[in-house]
Amino acid sequence: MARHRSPSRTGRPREARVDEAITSATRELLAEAGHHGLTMDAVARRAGIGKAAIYRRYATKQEMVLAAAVEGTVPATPDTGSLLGDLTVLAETVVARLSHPAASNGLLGLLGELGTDAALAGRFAELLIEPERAGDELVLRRAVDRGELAAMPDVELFHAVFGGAVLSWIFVSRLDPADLPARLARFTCAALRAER
Amino acid sequence: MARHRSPSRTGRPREARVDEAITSATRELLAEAGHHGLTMDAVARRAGIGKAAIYRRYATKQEMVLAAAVEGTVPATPDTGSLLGDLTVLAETVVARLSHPAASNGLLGLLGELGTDAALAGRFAELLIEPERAGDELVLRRAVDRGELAAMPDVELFHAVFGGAVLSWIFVSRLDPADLPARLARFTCAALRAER
Amino acid sequence: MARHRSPSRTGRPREARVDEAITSATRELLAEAGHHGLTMDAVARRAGIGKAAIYRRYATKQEMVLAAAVEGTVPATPDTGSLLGDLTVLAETVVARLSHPAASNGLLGLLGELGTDAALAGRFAELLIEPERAGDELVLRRAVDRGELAAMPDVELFHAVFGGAVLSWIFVSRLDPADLPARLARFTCAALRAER
Amino acid sequence: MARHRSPSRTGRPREARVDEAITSATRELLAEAGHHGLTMDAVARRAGIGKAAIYRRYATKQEMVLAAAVEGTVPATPDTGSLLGDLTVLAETVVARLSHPAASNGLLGLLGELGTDAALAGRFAELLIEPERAGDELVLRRAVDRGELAAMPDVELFHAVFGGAVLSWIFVSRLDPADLPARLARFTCAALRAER
DNA sequence: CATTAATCGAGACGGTACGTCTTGTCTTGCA
DNA sequence: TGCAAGACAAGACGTACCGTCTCGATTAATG
Repeated sequence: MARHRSPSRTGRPREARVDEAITSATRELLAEAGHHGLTMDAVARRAGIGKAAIYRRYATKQEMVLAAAVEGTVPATPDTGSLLGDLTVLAETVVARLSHPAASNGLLGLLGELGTDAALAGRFAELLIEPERAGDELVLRRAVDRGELAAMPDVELFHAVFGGAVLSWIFVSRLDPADLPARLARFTCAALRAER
Repeated sequence: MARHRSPSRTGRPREARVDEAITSATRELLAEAGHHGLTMDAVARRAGIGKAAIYRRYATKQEMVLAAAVEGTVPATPDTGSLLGDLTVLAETVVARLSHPAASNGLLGLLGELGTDAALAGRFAELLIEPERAGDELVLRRAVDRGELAAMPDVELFHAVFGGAVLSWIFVSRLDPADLPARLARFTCAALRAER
Repeated sequence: MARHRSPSRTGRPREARVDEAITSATRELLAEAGHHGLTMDAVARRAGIGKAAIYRRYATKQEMVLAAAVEGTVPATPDTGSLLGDLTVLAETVVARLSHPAASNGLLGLLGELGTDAALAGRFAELLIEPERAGDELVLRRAVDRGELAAMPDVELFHAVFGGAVLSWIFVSRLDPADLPARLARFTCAALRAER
Repeated sequence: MARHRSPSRTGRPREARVDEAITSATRELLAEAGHHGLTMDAVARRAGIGKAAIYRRYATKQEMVLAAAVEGTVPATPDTGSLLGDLTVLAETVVARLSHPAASNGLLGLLGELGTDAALAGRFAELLIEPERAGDELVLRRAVDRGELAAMPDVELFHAVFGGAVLSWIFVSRLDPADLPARLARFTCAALRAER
């Protein structure tokens, strides 16, 4: 994560303990009290640090949330041997990620700011969208290589459909995501195969 | 829209002019300055009313945004004669709706609060999700009746995929939605037809 | 009391019940909650009337308080046969008046506004100061006629000393006024007699 | 002046500049616009500070006014060599103090709240009444020592008479205080001498 | 070892939004 | 017209939050 100001070489070095405390406190507060309960003072108090220590690392609250709730949350999807299997695992991963209160509250809180903060939107794309898209591409490329798909599908559309469906299911419709992965994987798999 | 306190029968009746002014000012400010620039004082000033007139109608800022940016924005989808046609029109409608700055800024701002405000989530479902789902069901029912689909598909999943894809495309990936309706309609249509 | 707008001759006549209810409610609220708890809405609610009925009678809150807490509270001082006796009775009267919570809270609340509201100051003088001064003059004149005083003293100074002492004793120093009348009467009587 | 929350030992210390700015702005606004024009926002704006800086120091608006308009306004009375001289100077001092618009508007505004706010009344007594009473006692003691008075008079009554007379003259009767000091000193001196 | 420079916790700072309250006016329907 | 009820515009109240700054005390690396 790009820092507000990168640490200088001279003087007292930054304490890793503080980095960790900020991230933990942010996650805890997001999980407990949501976007509304996440104040910089509360983070500092919970982390047992001063506010300056936060702003030395992150220029804004959004950057801090980004680092705590979004950064590094996209794992690689393992090769299960079939497209349907891969998609099921992928869906399970996305569901698991968005089901965690800290991640979801952080993510949704950020979404509302993206529209009026281009810099934030860029960082957001870099940390979340790009890794996700790359993972999706890998999964689809494997299916093509296996011969399950005739041609490389529209990755961007696939990403929007797949991620968007989970987002909508959990946050907009607020339904139980228990059997969503299986259903979504089957639905999407059918669409991909049908594309000539 | 359910009010903060429902107007009593006696005394001076509420002025429709004020309702209208609040809604207009909210939409304008959302469009111009986004979620961040939408302050209650600004709404009151722009609407030429007092803040009490707002709080007499809406218990919270979120309720006000809900009424101004979400309520009554879901139109019926006309029958184009084919599933693909219907889905294209439906996608165009959703895209048009989410492309309007007032609606999108309002909607995204609300999304972040839904996780920790059950009452708001209920109102949100009632005003947005339910009408959308009902419209989706109608479109799919027509396709079944036409014989385009063998059985009634999973409406909930369809709604999540369709709406979620647009949401993700526009707000998460932040891509140009120009040719999204056609691509999304074709993709979804294929999946629905493939379902046994 | 001069009204905000004098009642017109035509139409429905004003109800005396309403006048009485306003005055009573004002006095009760002043006594119970002081100047701070006296709001126009509270008076209207307690009196079981509409706010318009109050503003039809009094142009401002201050006028209402003036009418309820100040007007007509200055009784004549009976002739006890001696200056000391008269002064004692006069002091007892003033103490009694200022000891009533409604009157005192009303009076003190008004005092704070007099400095920046000339119209109110005029009404205040007319309703309270003038009657008091006239009463004082009568008492002193009687003492001159009796031969207790050689010449007519400075009535204005006497009024300020006498009323001000009680005011200061009760509200500024916040002492028990039980034996104030006797002490004040003796002190003032001595001063008046000593004046050559 | 006892603060809302006393400053802690750690952290950034409070700035004296801010204390001074609050007091000055309060005095200026009281003088210019009276009790009614003294709003917390106006004080903050005029002082060039945030409202939080005020509430960090004073729990309520009244406390702030107390500190700005009352605290430390009671000077010692110099020894003129005679009781009449001392009393004249004392009266002049009181008149001068109450003639200043900031002090008078602040003081009168507070008087109205004393009846229903015991804590405020206590602070008021501590900051204004006690110093005044102590000053009065000194003046009277000097007169006894000089032999002008046979015995120590009733200080409490004297204080009520002397201060109350000025209060009543200026604020209740609203008369010109130009020759009040001389008249009041002569009147009170006579009474004190006459006491056996 | 002594100096230097950035770190740390704590909390004050200016600015600003929040949701509530109050004042004096206005607008209903009923009497 | 008067009346009870209550909506209206304006704006102050006291609280909370953000991002910056200032204090005294630490803590490495450098001279």
